[in-house]
Amino acid sequence: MTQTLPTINPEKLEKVAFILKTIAHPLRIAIVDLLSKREKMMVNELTEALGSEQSLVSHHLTNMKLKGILSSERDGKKVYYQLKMREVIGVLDCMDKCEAVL
Amino acid sequence: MTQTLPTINPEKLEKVAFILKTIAHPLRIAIVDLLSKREKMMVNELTEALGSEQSLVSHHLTNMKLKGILSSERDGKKVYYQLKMREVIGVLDCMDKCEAVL
DNA sequence: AGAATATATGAACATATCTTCATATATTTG
DNA sequence: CAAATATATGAAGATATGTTCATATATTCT
Repeated sequence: MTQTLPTINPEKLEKVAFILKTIAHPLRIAIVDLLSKREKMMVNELTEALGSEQSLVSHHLTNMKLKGILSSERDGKKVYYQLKMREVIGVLDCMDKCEAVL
Repeated sequence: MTQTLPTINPEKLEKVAFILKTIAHPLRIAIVDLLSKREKMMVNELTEALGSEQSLVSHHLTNMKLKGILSSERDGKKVYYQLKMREVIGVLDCMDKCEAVL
């Protein structure tokens, strides 16, 4: 009798893992963290806040946009990015509240 | 007045991100999932349960062991692996319970 | 239109990660 | 000890990911 215990929901795990794998990079975590606080930020602000290069930040923004995590909106010369996938904040919040870690 | 909202604890985020980045791979998620149910499993069992190749599974097990996620114990010819880092189960559980996703 | 500003893009490279394959090691059993 | 079984390992190749650099595009301003 090898009964299967009620286990972690694989689909949900996939989703969360996708989100986290996508943002699991120091720069991207920082970006998401900033955007979880500020709603909208232009590339320039992000670049300065992160102390990174414009091009690099832009690449990461583009990637996260492609994966549906972020969205962007142009305002004149400036482009504002924001969190599109609401779940991301939620997931980060869940992790933050997670008793399991420290 | 640009006040900083109480935000996600960066250290904790790092930890969780480390854990999840480490296991964020279909095969490894499956391994961790199995080991969260069964306490101990030998390589062979895992290999069969996963429908993967012995060598590949072994590589992943070795990696996760190196990173402190798993531990192993030899019993004759067999080697049993188990979850060493308790937090992993906790983190997966947190993700599972996370309201933010689905 | 030309200069200045803000952002995007693509190629090249560096690095990391995954997978396979062939083979090594360890343990038990005949 | 030889054969069988279980697992590990290392090299090579495949793929993915991150970074830099030079340059393109878009917009505004003069």
